[in-house]
Amino acid sequence: MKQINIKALAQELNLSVSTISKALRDSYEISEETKHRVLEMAAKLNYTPNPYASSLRGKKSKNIAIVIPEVADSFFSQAINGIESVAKGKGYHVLICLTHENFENEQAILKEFQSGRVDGVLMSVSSETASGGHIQELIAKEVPVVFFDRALGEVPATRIVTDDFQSGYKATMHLIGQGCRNIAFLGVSSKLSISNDRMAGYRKAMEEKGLPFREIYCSSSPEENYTLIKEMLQQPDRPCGVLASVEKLATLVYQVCSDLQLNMPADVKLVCFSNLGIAAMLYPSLTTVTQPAFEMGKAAAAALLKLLEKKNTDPAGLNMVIPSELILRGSSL
Amino acid sequence: MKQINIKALAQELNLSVSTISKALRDSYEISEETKHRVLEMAAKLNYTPNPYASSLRGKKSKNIAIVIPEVADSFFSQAINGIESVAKGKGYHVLICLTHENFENEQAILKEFQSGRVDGVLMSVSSETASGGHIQELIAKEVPVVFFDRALGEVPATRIVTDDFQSGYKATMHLIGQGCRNIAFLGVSSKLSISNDRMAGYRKAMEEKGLPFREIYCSSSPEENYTLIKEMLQQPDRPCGVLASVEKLATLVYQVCSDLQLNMPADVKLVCFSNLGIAAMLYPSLTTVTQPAFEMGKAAAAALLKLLEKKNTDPAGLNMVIPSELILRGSSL
DNA sequence: CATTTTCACGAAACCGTATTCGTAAATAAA
DNA sequence: TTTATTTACGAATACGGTTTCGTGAAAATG
Repeated sequence: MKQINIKALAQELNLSVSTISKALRDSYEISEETKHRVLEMAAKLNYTPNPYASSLRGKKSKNIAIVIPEVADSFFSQAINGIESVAKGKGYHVLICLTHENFENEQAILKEFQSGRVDGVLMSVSSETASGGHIQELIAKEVPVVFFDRALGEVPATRIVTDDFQSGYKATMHLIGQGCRNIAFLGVSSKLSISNDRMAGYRKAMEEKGLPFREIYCSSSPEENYTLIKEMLQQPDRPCGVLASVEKLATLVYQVCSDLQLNMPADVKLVCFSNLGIAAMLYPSLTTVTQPAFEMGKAAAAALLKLLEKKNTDPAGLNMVIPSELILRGSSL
Repeated sequence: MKQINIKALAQELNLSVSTISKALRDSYEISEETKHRVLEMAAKLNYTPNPYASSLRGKKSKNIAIVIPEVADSFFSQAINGIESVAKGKGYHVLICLTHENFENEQAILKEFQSGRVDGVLMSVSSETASGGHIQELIAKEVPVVFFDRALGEVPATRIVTDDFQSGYKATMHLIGQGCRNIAFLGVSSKLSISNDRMAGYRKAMEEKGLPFREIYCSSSPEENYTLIKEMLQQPDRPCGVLASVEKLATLVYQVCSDLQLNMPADVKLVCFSNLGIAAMLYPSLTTVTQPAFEMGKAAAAALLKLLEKKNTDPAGLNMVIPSELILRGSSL
């Protein structure tokens, strides 16, 4: 890289390096005229400041990280857009880091962040994440963390979530209202907040109606999950209603039903937590609990930036619960 | 951040800063015993090197960027995974930057990269991108660029693409074979390589059969596109076959057909370039030209890393065309 | 007119790491 | 034993900005 730097600008203008730096940062110490000359020359020479130099000196990187399990999920891809929209407005760059639902990956990523690579972190924990030591360590190094969607109970950080419990309850009640008595809940992991909260809502509804629980934990392997769901739907007392806690599992239910020649919604009714835009075009169209993904992303980013601006803010004070919406479609009617 | 740095390690071990640095980088100048002691102490004190200092000094950031229009697209989200899998293996970090199909955004992002923030760039140009000055400028600063999927003809950079022309031809031939004579092509932009190549394939097929072209350029606004498609399908001579060049447009066709009470595939047959995992579960299931997204990502990343390792490689020599697959499903049968 | 204040700028230190160069001690070669 | 070489390390400088501190000149104040 043939990089134009401040020194080059200084020479060109017969000014000192410090004057250039101050002019570029709009310091009051520099006259308007000089500032103007500097800006003009910078534009002319196509000067771009070296972010590493300034981060090194300034101890601020103007980078924030999004740590999520994957991007191939409608919730996350929408949330990313929300986050980006506010980060960009405040001059922050966004790093997207993928854990692939793997705890070791998540640990390694956060460990890296201890170096000061990012000023703050937005995260949705992996389904394998059971303890928060790695997160606590990061917070101890004064890198603020904000959870969105998937939070970890033990860690005292800001959390922007949706009303998982109520949504789980409402969705289950809907299935019961449709005549289902045997309803299965497909969870992701016994460690995962969203899975547990949604399941708690499911349980409450089932309890109120005196119906038995039927809970299945899926893994992060689609093949295993396919088998799991297939076995479930092959049993003589197969459930007539299924509440899937994440998008990927719903897709598998469609597949299994097709392979087993089961009819949705006649044989099996399905409701899923999902933000799929094409839910309405599936066959049958998919009843979803649709989360405010974009808004949650915006809120999470806004909270993080607030923490970055004023150190002494109470993280819990920024907590937020944004409600989801149950959208009835063919798969459960 | 209370950061442990090399100086702290040096003090702790009664060694000089330079010795520590060399030991950490496994220099031949340092004895095995000392290296061992240093590594041990580094682990004990939880040392994480400051990436900014190292990038500033070393002129290498170990970062590569992915510049794409959006993440909420199955092709891109899969390609990201492919890229990440090879980058991670070589110790590179991945920055994902979104243009939202906007040329100004793309320009601003690349301009930023002139500062040395990343060592190289993988990109799929926005649909608005008509000229490549901003890309050329970056390459002139010795930041290698590799196109994947959407390339810009005028820029002499490595390109990893799929066989858009043949795929367009095959897809069109399939529709013709199904009895369609009035077939519309839904393009994205007259500037976009993939759109044009796919259209060229369409044209060749139509020409061969003596059928008239019918080409519609969509914008990046879903609302506008909805109207455009609706108008097309409301006309008395509405097409009985549609070839959509990107995923988003196919979704709209489903919507319009539903709103106009048109039956797929009886009234309208649809083929789309898409990597949607749930294409098979749509109603009707969607015939797709499925691209090797993951492989293209891997190939693109591998090419970029090769360019980063040996400066004197000929970019064009790394070009690659990976074929797509036409998967027949209900929407066109 | 003398003194204080403001203005506009420059010199130099600093951020944490990498690398070049120099060197004392240990070892090998003559 | 003398000289040449290797080994293992430290001092110093550089990377490109930012910031603190100092200062001469101009402007304001008394």
